[in-house]
Amino acid sequence: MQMRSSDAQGGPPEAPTARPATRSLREVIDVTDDFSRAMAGSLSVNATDLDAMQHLIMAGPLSPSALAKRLGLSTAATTTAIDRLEALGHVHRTANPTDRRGVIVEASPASRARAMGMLMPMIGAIDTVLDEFSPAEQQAISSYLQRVVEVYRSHAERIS
Amino acid sequence: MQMRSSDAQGGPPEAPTARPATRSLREVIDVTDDFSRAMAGSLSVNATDLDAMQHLIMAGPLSPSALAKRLGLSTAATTTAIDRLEALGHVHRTANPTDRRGVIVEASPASRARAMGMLMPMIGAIDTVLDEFSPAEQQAISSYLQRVVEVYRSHAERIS
DNA sequence: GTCTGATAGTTCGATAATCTAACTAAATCC
DNA sequence: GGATTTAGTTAGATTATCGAACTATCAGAC
Repeated sequence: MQMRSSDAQGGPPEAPTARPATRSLREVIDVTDDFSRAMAGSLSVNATDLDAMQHLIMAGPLSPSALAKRLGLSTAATTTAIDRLEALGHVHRTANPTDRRGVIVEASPASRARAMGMLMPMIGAIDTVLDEFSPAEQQAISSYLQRVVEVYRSHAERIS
Repeated sequence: MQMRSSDAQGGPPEAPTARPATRSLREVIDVTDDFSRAMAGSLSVNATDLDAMQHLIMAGPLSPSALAKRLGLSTAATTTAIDRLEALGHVHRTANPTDRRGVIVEASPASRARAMGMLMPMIGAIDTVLDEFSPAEQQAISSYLQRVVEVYRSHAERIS
């Protein structure tokens, strides 16, 4: 195993370091991935299909094309994702009553409840963490997170 | 388009709502995805390969198996990921001098610099956001994020 | 020393998820 | 009411992944 140190010569790693909060933020992002993977596994779906489920749960019934837009996926890929979810009973298609070309996809109550049973305690627990802080601190935390979103957005734009 | 409202009958969405900070946290997680996608596009690699690059940049040279472990991928898939990155000149393989079975994968200086050129301003800007807050507030933010990591971990475990 | 089992990495064949393009049906627009 | 657009699906190709088989090397038993 090669040492990680500030050695010379070849241009060694020298990872960017930052303050504890910034490093914790990185950790939050990493661990949310783990949570999603665990949740996907628990529902026997892949990451894409879990994402679709979450949109259907949060936004309510959606057309395939609206879902495709939210997922950043082609409508073709979305069709197959809905097929997979439907085969597992997680969603069902119904005809759009006002447009006979259209379809409405809706999360099935049971799967919705199962997903909520995992999500809600999570969200609740995260929200409850705030109670450990004073109102002023909560305000700071909230502002900080909003600023982080802004910074991420501007840098994502810069790169694209 | 169907209305999203608190209507009756079928068991409508009723998305879980939470305080602003909690919602902003969700937004942070979403937007980091966008950033990663933009960065991957800019380097002409897929999400997996960007992840590999980041590990090689942060940790320094790694064996394929160590990289596989970090990526949560089979060694077979990691071999092909390294192949893809090598074909683009983003990494190179060298023989492990102490184990003739072994290989060491290292990010190429140019690609490393390119990735750092995107990451460092980002990380720097995120870190600088902290300067908008008092030391006490920074402390609160840091504690909050650590607590969030703990909560996520415990809930991910619960689900698995 | 050499045989045995473990380890590092790659290759192979199969599977899964995605894309673009083509297609069908229905809506909208003069 | 015919032309164009839109919604969704289907078809074929591509890409990423996996498990299993394989090669080479190492480490330990004796």
